[in-house]
Amino acid sequence: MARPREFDADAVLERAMHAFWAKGYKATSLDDLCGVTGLSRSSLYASFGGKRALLHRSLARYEEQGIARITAALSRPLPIREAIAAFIGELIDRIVAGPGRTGCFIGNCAAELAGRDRATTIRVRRSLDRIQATFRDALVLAQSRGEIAAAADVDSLAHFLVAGIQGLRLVGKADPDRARLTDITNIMLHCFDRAAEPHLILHRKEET
Amino acid sequence: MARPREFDADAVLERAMHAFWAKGYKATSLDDLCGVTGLSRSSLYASFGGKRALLHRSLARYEEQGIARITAALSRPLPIREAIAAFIGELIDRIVAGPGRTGCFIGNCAAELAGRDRATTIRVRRSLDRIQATFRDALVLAQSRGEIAAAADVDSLAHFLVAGIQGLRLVGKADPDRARLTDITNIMLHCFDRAAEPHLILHRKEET
DNA sequence: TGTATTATGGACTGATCATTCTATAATCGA
DNA sequence: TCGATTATAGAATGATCAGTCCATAATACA
Repeated sequence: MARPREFDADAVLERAMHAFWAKGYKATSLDDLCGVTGLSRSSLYASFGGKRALLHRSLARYEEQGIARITAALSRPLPIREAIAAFIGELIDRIVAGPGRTGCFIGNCAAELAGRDRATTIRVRRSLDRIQATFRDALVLAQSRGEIAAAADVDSLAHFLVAGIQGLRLVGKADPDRARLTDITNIMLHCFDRAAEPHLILHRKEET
Repeated sequence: MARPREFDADAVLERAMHAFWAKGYKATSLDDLCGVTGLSRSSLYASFGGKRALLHRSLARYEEQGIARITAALSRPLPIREAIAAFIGELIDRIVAGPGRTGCFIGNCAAELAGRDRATTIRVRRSLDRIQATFRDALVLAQSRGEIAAAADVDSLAHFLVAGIQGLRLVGKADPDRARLTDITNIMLHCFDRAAEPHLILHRKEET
């Protein structure tokens, strides 16, 4: 062995992740990365292999944190619908509170690089798939508890939630308006309700 | 007067727009822009004022085309729900057909620049607002035709459609899978089944 | 203590970036 | 036809980019 590292790789990755998240891939320079991590170029390249590799490590880290966050939110002792509503509500809180309108790191990378950067596209797709699977698993569980109709298409529902949340976060990045985001969420949840219970029969009836 | 321009500003803008749309702002260089437009740097700067100004002109152009496209789609002699379904269906067709997974230009700019570039953020927000208003107007009309309950919140519905379509296009950029996108759309369209008609009373009933 | 090994700081590289500038070309009104 | 005006091509500019390299520092082990 020889000279030991002077930095914590985990902390470095966390800071690099936030830099990419806030500014995007192209707009984050190596000087930026050295600045936020405190590392020199040599150390960054020796330990992580370059800007692109650092992006992918950052994405992987973000994915893990996101999955953990979603899993925790969906594991709360609530009906799944309420757990999802609370999860999105907290998302909105963070969007509205600011200060950094960073959106979803995965969504940002999708917008910036998907279709032009094969490896990143695959990584983004895998991340979205894992998030979808996390929602789906929670929906399956809720289904077994009787909260969702047995015949409901939980896979589609999970895909819908992923896309809906991406849309919500993207719109929230351009316009972090609580009322607007809450309106969107309410209708999303109406869709959820309707899709989760496809066997309800509608009967028109005048309101009292 | 003096020497006349050798190019059609409209055609130049159209090409510049496609360049920004496909690659994003930062990743599109002036050499790229000169290349696709056929103009020299001098002409670009003299006529449009620089890269950033060209982006905003491109965004304005995209917005107009988008509004026109949506207006046309929603004006078809169909129930609004079917018109929207057809509109999104054609969107999916284009996403799946490829070849350039470009997503929505406005959404791309939101993801890349919103929160970091004040002028662009405002422009993106205004574009989203106009699109929302276009949907809302069509929903109001449909409401007057009795397709949507009088008390339905068409403003929220329009906001939801904007966000949902953004999410759909973003996910489609990373994973242009028809089945997935169709599933998402089908659940999105459930918003017309209940949120649009809040006065329907639901009665549980076993399926036969 | 000395040597092998790894980490680090920072200069260096060549490419590319957006923008400006200069020289030339093309048209107008007179 | 001539001078004023505008358009164009392309060179020049200085900043910044990602990535490399080398000298030096710090440790482990012998």
